[in-house]
Amino acid sequence: MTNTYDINEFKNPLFTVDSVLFTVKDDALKVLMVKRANEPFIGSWGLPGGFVDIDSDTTTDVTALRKLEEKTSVAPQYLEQLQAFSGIDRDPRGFSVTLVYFALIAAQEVSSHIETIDDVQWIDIDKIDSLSIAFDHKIIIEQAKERLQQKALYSMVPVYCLPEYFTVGQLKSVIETIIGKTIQRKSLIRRIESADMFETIDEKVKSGGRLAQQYKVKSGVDIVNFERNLSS
Amino acid sequence: MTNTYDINEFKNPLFTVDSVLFTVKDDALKVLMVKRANEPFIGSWGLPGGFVDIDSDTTTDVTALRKLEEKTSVAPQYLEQLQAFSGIDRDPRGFSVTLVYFALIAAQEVSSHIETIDDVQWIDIDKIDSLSIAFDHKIIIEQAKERLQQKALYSMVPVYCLPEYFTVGQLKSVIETIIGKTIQRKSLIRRIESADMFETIDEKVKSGGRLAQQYKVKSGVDIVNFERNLSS
DNA sequence: TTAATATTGTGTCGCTGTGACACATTTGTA
DNA sequence: TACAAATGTGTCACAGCGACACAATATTAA
Repeated sequence: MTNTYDINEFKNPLFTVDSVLFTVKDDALKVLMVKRANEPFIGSWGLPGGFVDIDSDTTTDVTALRKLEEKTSVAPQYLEQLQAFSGIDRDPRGFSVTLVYFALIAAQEVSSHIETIDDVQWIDIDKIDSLSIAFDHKIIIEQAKERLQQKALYSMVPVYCLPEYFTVGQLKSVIETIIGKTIQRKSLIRRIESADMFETIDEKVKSGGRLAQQYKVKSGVDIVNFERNLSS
Repeated sequence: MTNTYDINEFKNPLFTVDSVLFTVKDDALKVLMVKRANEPFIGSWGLPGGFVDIDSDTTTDVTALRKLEEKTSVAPQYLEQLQAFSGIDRDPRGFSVTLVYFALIAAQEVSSHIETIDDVQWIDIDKIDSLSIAFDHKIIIEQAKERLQQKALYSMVPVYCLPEYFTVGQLKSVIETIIGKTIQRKSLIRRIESADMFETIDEKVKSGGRLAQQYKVKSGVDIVNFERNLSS
């Protein structure tokens, strides 16, 4: 006997990594859901995720990205940790912990790939309630949505639901879809100009009316947090 | 062979729960640190925490509370998840994940108990840098501090560093210690009155000058988030 | 060619909440 | 009795968002 720690003294909980990948498509907030191929909850819709591969994943961030890329074939434009969900009851196999990530992507980046597969699908967030969802994923999605809505009020995260080049009108529309309220175009422009996070593109684009100024996110900048929330 | 999932297909990462318990004492922000009695990092200071007891802990919240109570003999007044930290390198025993909680308590609640033990100690947050700290706990503490500072700007969480009854002056002092800046007494009073989160106590208390109004948190209320940050 | 419509972009006023600061109030102390 | 120290109140300025009018520019229909 030594003073080294016995690694098997405690049974480890079941540990998984899941992601809530959002996008805005057809003026609705959507979540990427996967039809489960394994027990438990086989056949139900669940969040994309799985076990850490401790031989190749250097962090759980890598696990989340890997699992998302398996389903979408691309990396999300934004990824951050949401929260861990744990409990003795949430998985029939025993005490389990799932570390949940919260991700954003432009619909165009994945749509072509998704449409060829029928076990991966964008599901309208308002339709989640009426579906049979695996584990506690319904609650998880709800929490992720609330976090996204909060962030949309004081930051520019919603740009990551848009392609590289975007217009004020597109960003306004995405934000409004996320928070479920209309916002003032003027307020959004003020934020875009003060954030020092975007650069203007010379070439303008048609949009049903006057040509629209295009923007892109400056490379290497962090998300700016504003000191006030939008309200309306 | 069946279609049931083989629970041993993947090796599970090492999973622990740690907490960053803050308090404000002697006009300084302090963190509860524990002198490690086991390998690895035996003898170094580390965060209070440990493994989940999957036979008795119903969630990881319970694990965090249990571990904190082992060290302080009381439950913290505020507890929320901070973030999970993971990696192949952060623990010499292999890939590990620690789910970190962020907690607050009034110094008075624990001081008497702490002072009788020499392997548990309040450490000034500014002195952490110059100490030898286990694992990546130095980084974790830094992140927890940043979160606390942010929250102090738009919420009333700092009250959980105070005893049940407190004055505006005490709350002002605690907030200023946390964020490292002075704030306007007037702004704080406006927030206290508009938050509808506190009730006034009839009995006033002496404070070196005029008698001070006492407040307490209304029972059963949630933390209020304001729509603006304090700045100054 | 002209008018109607749609969308983008700008100018401006009001509102709210914070910062700043003066001043009154109340207690302890020299 | 005067002064210091802290609490509590009143008020003005400022920043940023909401609201809205209006100008600018492109498309479409008469």
